[in-house]
Amino acid sequence: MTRNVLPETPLGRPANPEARAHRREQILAGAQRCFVRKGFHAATTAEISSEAGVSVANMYQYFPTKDDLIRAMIQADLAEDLDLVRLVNEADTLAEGLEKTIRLTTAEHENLSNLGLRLEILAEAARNPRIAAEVREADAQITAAVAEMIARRQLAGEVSNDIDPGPTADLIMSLFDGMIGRIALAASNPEALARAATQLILAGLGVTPKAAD
Amino acid sequence: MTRNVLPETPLGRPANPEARAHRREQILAGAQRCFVRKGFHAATTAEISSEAGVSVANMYQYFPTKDDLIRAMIQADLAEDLDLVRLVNEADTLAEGLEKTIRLTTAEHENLSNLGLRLEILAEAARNPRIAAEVREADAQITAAVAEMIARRQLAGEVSNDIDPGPTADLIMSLFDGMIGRIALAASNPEALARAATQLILAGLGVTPKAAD
Amino acid sequence: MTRNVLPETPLGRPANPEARAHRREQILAGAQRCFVRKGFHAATTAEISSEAGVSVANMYQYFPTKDDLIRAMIQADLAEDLDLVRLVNEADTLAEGLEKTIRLTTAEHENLSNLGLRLEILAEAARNPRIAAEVREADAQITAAVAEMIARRQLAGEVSNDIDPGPTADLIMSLFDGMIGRIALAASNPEALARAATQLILAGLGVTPKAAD
Amino acid sequence: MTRNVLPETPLGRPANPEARAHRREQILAGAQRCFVRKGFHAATTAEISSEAGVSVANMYQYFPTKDDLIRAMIQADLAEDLDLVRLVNEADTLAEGLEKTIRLTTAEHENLSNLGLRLEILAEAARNPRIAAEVREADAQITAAVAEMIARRQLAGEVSNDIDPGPTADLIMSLFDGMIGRIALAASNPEALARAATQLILAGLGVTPKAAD
DNA sequence: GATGAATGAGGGTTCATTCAT
DNA sequence: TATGAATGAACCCTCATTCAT
Repeated sequence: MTRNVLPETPLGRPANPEARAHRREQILAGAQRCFVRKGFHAATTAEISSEAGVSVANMYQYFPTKDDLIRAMIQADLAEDLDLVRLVNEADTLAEGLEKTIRLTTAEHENLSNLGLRLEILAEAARNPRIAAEVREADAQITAAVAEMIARRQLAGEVSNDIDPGPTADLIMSLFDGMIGRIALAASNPEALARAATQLILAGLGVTPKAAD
Repeated sequence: MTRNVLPETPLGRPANPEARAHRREQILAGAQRCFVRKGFHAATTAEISSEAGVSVANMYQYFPTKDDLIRAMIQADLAEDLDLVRLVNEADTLAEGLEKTIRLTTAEHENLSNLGLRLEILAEAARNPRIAAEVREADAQITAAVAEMIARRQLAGEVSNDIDPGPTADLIMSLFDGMIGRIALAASNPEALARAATQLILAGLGVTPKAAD
Repeated sequence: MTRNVLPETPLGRPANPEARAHRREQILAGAQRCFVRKGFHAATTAEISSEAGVSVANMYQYFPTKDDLIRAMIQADLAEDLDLVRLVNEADTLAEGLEKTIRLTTAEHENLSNLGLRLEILAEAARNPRIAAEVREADAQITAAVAEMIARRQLAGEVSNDIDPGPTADLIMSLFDGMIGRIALAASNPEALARAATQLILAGLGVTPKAAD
Repeated sequence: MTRNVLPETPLGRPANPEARAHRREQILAGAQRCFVRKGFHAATTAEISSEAGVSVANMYQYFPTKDDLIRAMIQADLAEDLDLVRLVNEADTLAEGLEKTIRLTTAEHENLSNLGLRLEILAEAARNPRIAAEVREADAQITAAVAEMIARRQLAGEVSNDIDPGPTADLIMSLFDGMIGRIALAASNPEALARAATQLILAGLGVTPKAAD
């Protein structure tokens, strides 16, 4: 990757893209911790850079604005969610896939603390149209993946043909978002909620217990 | 304007309590508009008081701190939600009650703009324990009411006895919260989502279409 | 001035325009001292407000921007210059008027320190078009007054009819500006310079020593 | 690009002095453009180095401080002015010399933009004593040269013996500085001003039109 | 009670400058 | 030498809050 294709005299310190990328991640990680703890607006740049182990001025060479930092963070978070869907899509049966997703979402999402971030992102999107657009786009991808999964299960006879994959996927997304909120709030017991959710969705999809077995 | 309805209240109480209550509402209303628009932390006291048509200093005589204002606002919002549940509890059939709630939540909640506030509240609760406790308490009441409604429908033979009212109520609350988020984000079509939600919940509860009819 | 024309209930602390105007002047005075000492861009808002005996935040209630402060200061300075011209215009003979102006400009202009401000203003005008326009406008008024004065002296036979009042007034303004610069620099002796300037201008205008006497 | 013209200089001198001098000029040229555009204090080192096509760190190897850069720039500018005087001193008649100087100063000074720099320098000198001293020194040389020229013309009978060369030279310098300011401000027409200036000075010096011819 | 005026404590951002390669 | 990366110290401005009328 650092092959010298052109043997031109470098004349000065060569740029190191890998180090830059690494530091970028480092800053984003620190920012995430701060944002989870304080929210986007209450977290200060000084706090973030300190948490990331970087000087404030240096942080500004990677993210020219606090807003840029927020947006980059949101993008990274959405990308993570997309990864999650990909995992789920590879499950053998719907029940198995559902369970996996719900478990990953509600339980193992890095000690639950990140759940608050999803709320923060949604709240921010509710007033910042630019961010709303970005969140919508990522959500659309996830929802489409879920819808496609449902359709596939219909072809496999696993899911009732009566239901419409699109709105149902939308609904499942809603359920997940809502569960995240309640778990973050500590208003619900994650495991019980997860179990009930699996049952509700399977019933709603018209999945025969045998097929799910 | 400052009509003295009760020129002389006994007990040495300083001034007209009705006027005070009215002004309090006036400030809360202005604050709500600002919070919806900007969020709790980005909305400034100057902005809020201006929106409410009150001087900043005056506002501080009603809410000694911006935080107090936020908390009062949240309380008012939660109280509204509790009112909603009371309405629902009076419905005849489960299907009817559900439809009504969903409609009220997703469609008529004052031109949707207030939906963002619910997100803001949840996000704030995710980091402020004091607010989390308040939200949890209100949520507990609502969830209990929903659970009770389910139990009543089980007795009436309308709902399958296989399901557990508590977790299911929790789940329904999750679904509602999530729907609010997605509608606020404009990621979903409210009507389609509401229809799918009704169907999902009824199916999940084991309500036979005939009974719901 | 604070007559109560409308006996409406004031409802709150009444605004006091005189106090405001006074504080405005106070800030401008402090700003002037700082600008003279450091220049527009090197003077900080903290410095200025401290010099003016005002808090930074309070200063910002009078001048919403440092730029606004600079512009107001320039306007005040230009207004002072216009006052100067008015005085001169009332002199009996040209020689007397000239001497007076030169004296006022080079010697008594508040311990010379303000001279640097004129340079600062011109330098700023050289790059800020908005300020350039304001300075030009004030200069145009002054120059026109000088030209008019010359024309009057021509009619009185005091000044040769060979010269053109407009460009000559321009020239005299140039001379004054230049003298200010050199005196501020301490490159010239003010009195000697003033004497030579008077002589040069009178000679240049074709004023016969007898007439000037 | 970094051609080694002299691969081995004796005396252990580190590197090509010509290249250094050239780069120095390159930086000064970039700095001048920035200073003209923004002023000494508003121009940033990043801007300057970028305009000069050099990295910031590299610039610091030529000018260890922004202040050094400013001073070097001022020195270069003053040196240019001294060159100008030398040209003028070689003129045959006073009128011719004057005209030439005025023309060079007001018209051909590199598209007028540099005029602002003179103001910037004077303004800076008005507060920075070190720079004031440097400017004064250069001005003294120029003024002396002008005074000497006047004295020579007096011996030649071209100029009235009534005038005192020293203060008069000072005055002429003032006039020039002032004209520069007004032209930079676009408050005066350069040609008209130049013509009037020539006429005024000649008249002030008691030069008979015939003698000037 | 209600308003205008005032302020200390940051907040985001920039900048001259240095370090590392 | 020359460039990329990093940083401490401000700087302008704002905000929640208090004081004075």
